[in-house]
Amino acid sequence: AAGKLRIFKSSPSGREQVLAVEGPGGSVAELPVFDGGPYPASVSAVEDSEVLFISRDNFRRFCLDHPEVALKMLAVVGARLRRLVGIIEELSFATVRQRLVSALVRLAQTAGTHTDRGIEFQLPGTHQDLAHQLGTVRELVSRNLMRLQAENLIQVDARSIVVRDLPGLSAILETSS
Amino acid sequence: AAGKLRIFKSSPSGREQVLAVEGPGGSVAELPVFDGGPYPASVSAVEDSEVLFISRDNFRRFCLDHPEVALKMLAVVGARLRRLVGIIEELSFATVRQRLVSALVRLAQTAGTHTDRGIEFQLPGTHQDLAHQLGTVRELVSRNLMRLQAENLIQVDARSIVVRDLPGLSAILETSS
DNA sequence: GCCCCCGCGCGACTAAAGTCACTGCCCCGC
DNA sequence: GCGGGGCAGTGACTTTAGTCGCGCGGGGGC
Repeated sequence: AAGKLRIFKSSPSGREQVLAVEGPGGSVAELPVFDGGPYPASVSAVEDSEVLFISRDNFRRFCLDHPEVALKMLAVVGARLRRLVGIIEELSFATVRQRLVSALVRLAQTAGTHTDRGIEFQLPGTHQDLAHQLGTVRELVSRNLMRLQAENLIQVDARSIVVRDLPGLSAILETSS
Repeated sequence: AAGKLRIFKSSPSGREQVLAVEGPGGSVAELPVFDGGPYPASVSAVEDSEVLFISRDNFRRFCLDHPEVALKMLAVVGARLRRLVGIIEELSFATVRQRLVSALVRLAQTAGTHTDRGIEFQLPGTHQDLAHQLGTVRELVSRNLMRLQAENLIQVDARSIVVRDLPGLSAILETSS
């Protein structure tokens, strides 16, 4: 209903991989409702949040009474499937550098404001958070940001990023090796 | 209805990542039916197969008439979600060696027969195929199989594998680094 | 105002992954 | 029997990822 939740998997050695971030209108922990199995991942609140609980029985009854809701639900989990496939694609085919660039481009497009120096936006969290989303470690995020800056593609100032050369950035996503 | 299909993502540079293998009773290409979007991945036949087609309209109508089918469908895509999360977990946290061992253990448990020398089974395809499932390349599969043999954990003979030390294998999955 | 903690930059290193090139083998068609 | 193609083993190498340790600096708590 309000706030922001982070769905993630964590490894015994303390690494984390973010699977999704859900805001108002999103849903978490639906899987056990669908198939009665265990929770596939963990959830934590990024901000103070307010969540609504629907029991397995109530949900199923409601779906049987209002079949169009079930169809809608299929579309919702379908979207989640797509995102997971995207994550898998990035993890198996893209380098950390490319994943980082991909995240930056996405941020620039969604949260960026055009200025005279380029597209400007703020990183949504610490480097550590970003590393978790990309499935890597803090140092690599830091290093790669510096490298991109050295290449004059972006300009970093604490958590604010200015994209100076969006086409140049996007080009990195194409390079096969 | 019959045969075996492979759902996978392929990269421009020729690498592949298998997302799922579906047999009789399974389904492929449901996502566009749910949300009207594009296909998230590719499918190819591993064996000669026979598939049934259900149109978007027919499926939706059928779900509205038989809401319990929609719920069943939710459970099916739920299972797929679980598998994808599992793949993501392995890709971000496990080494190639661990992923390989994990696959071997799974095969031993599902397709293995107990003999005096250990649990014996056949690899379902070429090393290349296995590499695609693990999200890596042929050479690493080959090398790691050899290494496991050198460590006396398994015995490799062409495509037949004998697991000599299942606990020893499983132990590899626990090591954090 | 002081201190402390956290986030970040960075260098040096290790280890894992992937690439390239080559060899040999086995099976199949002819 | 001969030749060719696909699959597997392997060595040498490069690149990328991840680890460890340290120093710096800013902001918040006291």
